[in-house]
Amino acid sequence: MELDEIDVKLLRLLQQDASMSNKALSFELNKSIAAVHERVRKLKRLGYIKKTVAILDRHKIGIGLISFSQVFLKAHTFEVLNEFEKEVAKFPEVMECYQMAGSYDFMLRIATKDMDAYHIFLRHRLAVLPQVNTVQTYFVLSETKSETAYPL
Amino acid sequence: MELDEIDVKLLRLLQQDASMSNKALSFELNKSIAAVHERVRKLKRLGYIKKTVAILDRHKIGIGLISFSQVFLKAHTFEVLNEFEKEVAKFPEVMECYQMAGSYDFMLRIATKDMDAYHIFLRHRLAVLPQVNTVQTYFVLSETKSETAYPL
DNA sequence: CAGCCGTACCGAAAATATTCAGATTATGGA
DNA sequence: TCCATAATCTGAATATTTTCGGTACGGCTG
Repeated sequence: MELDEIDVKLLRLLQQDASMSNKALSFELNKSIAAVHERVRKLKRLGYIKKTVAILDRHKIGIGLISFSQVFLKAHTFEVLNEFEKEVAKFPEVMECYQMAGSYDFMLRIATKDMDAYHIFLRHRLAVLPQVNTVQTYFVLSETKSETAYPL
Repeated sequence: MELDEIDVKLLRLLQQDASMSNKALSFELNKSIAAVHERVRKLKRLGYIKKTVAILDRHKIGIGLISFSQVFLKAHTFEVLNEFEKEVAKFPEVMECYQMAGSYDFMLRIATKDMDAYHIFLRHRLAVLPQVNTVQTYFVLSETKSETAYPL
């Protein structure tokens, strides 16, 4: 299936604000409400739109520290990689986990209350995983830009 | 203002799925629809909920490559930092930009169609900024976990 | 070229959800 | 205890979402 210009516009709008009513969307796209509704439904059904979520103010909810941890594993066997991924996925502090090309194995984006909480997480949750060899962490001083919208 | 248990539950739910109706939420929280509505409205008004957005399937919309670029600047004066942040914020490929504590200055999360597109972006957009000294990029092999929800 | 199919579209009706206006019930001091 | 405040509820109004029947416009084929 191919997206036309209207679909792209629609996705662009919904990436910025998913709370727009079909009426507002229909106005932006010069289509009827029903047409817009049908398109959104289809984009969801076909998986272009995976979900819609609320974005919170992290400071307001007590998340004071974002850190990026580069993780080196002890081995790169299928099983070790799998097991590590499975364990890491369970940690709510780990918001993102990427396997990387290059010198280290994984990069994690970790959200904690503060440095103490990160320390505890590292010592008692992450570093104790048997697959982990070393962890190198960089801390975020400030978030200049933080988008969920992909360019399109 | 302090969040009570209901608020926290509510935020947790909306972080996972902001398309839930007030009716569905009221069922989960054992409150009336109006009570839930009032709470959501307040959480938005007070800025706990910044926005609600659609999360797309990046592969389906042609974003084949995610990369993390570590940027070293030529200087760390207020002006240089500011100018760099301002310019970078304009690039739609740069979804996130963090100023970092530690050895490098900024980390960018960059979304492009493929390696060619990244290359062009680097050469013609990023590396030509006068504030930039060097750029070191790591490429994502796979996204094991990708959450927008903060732990709470 | 006519007929047919599939797709996208529209307007209007039906089903849901949101919003609002009191009335009622906790909650937390004085 | 009593008051003031905030939170909640019910039920009605308003608005939005969803569905549905029908239309227009391709492309395809006999």
